Amino acid sequence: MATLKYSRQREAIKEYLAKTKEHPTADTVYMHIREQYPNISLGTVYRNLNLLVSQGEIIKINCNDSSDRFDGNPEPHYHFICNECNRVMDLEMESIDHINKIAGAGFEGKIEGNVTFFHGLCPDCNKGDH
Amino acid sequence: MATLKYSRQREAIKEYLAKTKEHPTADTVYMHIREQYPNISLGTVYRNLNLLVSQGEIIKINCNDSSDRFDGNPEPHYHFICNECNRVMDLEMESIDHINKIAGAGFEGKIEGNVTFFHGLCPDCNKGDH
DNA sequence: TCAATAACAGTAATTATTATCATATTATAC
DNA sequence: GTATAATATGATAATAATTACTGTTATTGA
Repeated sequence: MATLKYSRQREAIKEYLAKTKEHPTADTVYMHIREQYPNISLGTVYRNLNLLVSQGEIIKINCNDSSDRFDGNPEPHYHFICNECNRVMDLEMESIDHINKIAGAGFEGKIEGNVTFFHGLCPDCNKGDH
Repeated sequence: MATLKYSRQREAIKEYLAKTKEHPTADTVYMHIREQYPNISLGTVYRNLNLLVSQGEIIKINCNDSSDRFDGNPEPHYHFICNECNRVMDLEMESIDHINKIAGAGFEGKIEGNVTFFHGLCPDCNKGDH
């Protein structure tokens, strides 16, 4: 497979994702990187995001939202999405991988994993702050 | 709010979803209903699917697939998607709602629910049948 | 039977994402 | 350092899923 060549744009995207806790969409990434590289194209952002996902350096999250979001932390962890403000947050919680065993009981196929996210009210919306 | 009026098309969609175990996409529903109503429009299918979802008569499932799928069974239950053939199946398993409590421990907001689906190899693909 | 209104079919518009392509950058060999 | 080859880029076009619009048709309740 073709060797990966360095690019400032890809580096900037990776750095931005490493810093933020926002779980931004491709479009949000685009708007931020444009501050540093005003000519960057949205296609370049998409291409690099997908590249980084396939390299395992970042992850793509799909919370039934209209567009995919990206997370610079590739370590397995869980996400929460606020029903009110739609913010996506990381959850610090113990693993729930035991649910794979529950799902596998009585299933003829093979359970290899699960995709789970939680929803409700984020700390701010729960307090009534918006 | 406007009163709902009967429509044969909506009824046909509901019946089709009640019968099938396929978890079809809007387009698949469209193709099936066209056998009975050749002039039905895709927009009508989408409008009615969303209507039925908002009435709680069917549910919409999003498995990170390119398009949403629909399930005629609105009772809460879990889904499995095959990594190989992409088929979506119902899982008969006990509730895993206790994971909400696990997620809520140490979280300042309020967990109201979770969206979970499992993936792996379906019974057929697991056996090597394709 | 008729008037009011929701639903329809057909089509255009929108949104997110991917593909194309000529040019610019990066890596490598001399 | 310069030439060569290959990947990455920016600009734009294309695609795919879904939603919005509009004039016509079907359903409802009087």
